[in-house]
This record gives sequence, structure tokens and C-alpha cells, in this order.
Amino acid sequence: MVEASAGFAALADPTRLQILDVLAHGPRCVCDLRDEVPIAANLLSYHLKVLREAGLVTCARRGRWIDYALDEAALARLEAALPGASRPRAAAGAAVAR
Amino acid sequence: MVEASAGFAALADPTRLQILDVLAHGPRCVCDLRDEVPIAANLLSYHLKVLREAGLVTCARRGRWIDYALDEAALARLEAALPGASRPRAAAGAAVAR
DNA sequence: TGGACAGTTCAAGGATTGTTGATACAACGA
DNA sequence: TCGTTGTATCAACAATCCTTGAACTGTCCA
Repeated sequence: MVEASAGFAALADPTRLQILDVLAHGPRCVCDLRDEVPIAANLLSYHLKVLREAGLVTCARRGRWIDYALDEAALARLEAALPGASRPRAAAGAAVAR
Repeated sequence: MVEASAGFAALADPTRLQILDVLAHGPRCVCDLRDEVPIAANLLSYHLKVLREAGLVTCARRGRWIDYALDEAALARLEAALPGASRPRAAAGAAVAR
């Protein structure tokens, strides 16, 4: 429960949500991320660190660059941790279609 | 995006996650919640307020009591806002089964 | 009308978080 | 080796959040 809340805390910031949204389309190096998330380099680095420590992204150095990628498994665990996620969500369809 | 991050922020606390977990089994009045979430009454009230303002729960007075219930539609919107939620999550099954 | 009960609100504190600017580290090419 | 580029880390500050204690509102019952 605490672990899940830490994961949701990592999602609780528009900037980080945007970063994850970009990474959802495939791995990116930090310099590419900067093009799509126009914030200071060190700030981007900070948010990436938060995501890394929450286990939501993984990183790998590639020469001079560092590639970040979404950890789909972690996202799936978070999705499963959503309250009521295990029950058939009758209202879900109608809600999304709002 | 900002709206979603506000929703996730409401989930970013073990106490609130626990409250939602209880409500996932059905509506509860605050006094019943207190039995399952043993914290100070005013603190419980504070967290319920946070959840209410995030739109994750609804409340209705019933005589002396106030019933709280999960807003399944809001949860579904949050689930849909998870990064990569719209794509077929190939790794998800394997991940959960890890 | 007054007391008891269910729940909320308020003020104040300490802890945590997001942002900024400066600095440091690692890898590459000349 | 030196400068450049890509990225991370550190210190400091303001803003926000969680928790606590005290006071308050609304409803019921005698």
C-alpha cells in the first residue's frame, strides 16, 4: 500500500506525467525528452530521478547519452493497485465516454 | 494532464489509499471508516476532504451520519490517464505474474 | 432546552516537495 | 590532454502537505 502510494506520488506532477507520456511512445534519451518537455535540464533530471526511484522508468547509458524507458510492469502494478481495480468496473465505460 | 495529476496526488498517501480500499467494498459512514482506518477523527475528515475535492469520492448525509462512496467513474478516468493505458500493454500480464 | 453524538473546520507546527543556480561528473573528439 | 557536450548532484529557498489539538456545526433524543 505504501509502495503503491509512492508510485502514485511519482505520477502526482504534470511534468512527470508528461515525461511518462512521451516515454509511452518508446525510449528516449534525455536530450530528446528536453525537446518535448521544455524545462531546465537539471529540473528534468530531478523529475527523472523521482520516476527512477519510484521504479516507473529504467535508464541505460548509451555512449554520451542516457536512454530512459517506461517500466510497463511497474505501470501495470500501479494500475492493479487502483482501488476497486480487481472488481468488474461497471461504470468505467460510461465514465470514459463522458 | 493537470487534472489527472491532481487525482494521482490524492492517491499518493497510504491513508487515503486505505480509505479508498475500504470504500471499494461499498459505501461507509465516517464512523465505520474509523473502525477500519484507525486515525484521529479530524485527520480522517481531512483526508476525506482531499478525496472529495479530487472527485474520487462522493458523500451524502443520512441523518446524523455522512456516507462516503467511491466515485467509480473518476477512478476509471484515472486508470485511463495512466501513461500507456491506451496501448495494448504486452508486458502487463507477465509483469503482474512475476 | 440541553446534552450527546457524528463529523467538520481552523490555526500552527514540522516535514516534504518543486524550482533555481551553481557545480560536478562522464564520455567523446581534436 | 583539453575543450565540449550530455547529464547528474548539491545547497538554498518558497510552497505545499500531513498531523495535532482545540473549537465548531448539525442532528437526534430526553
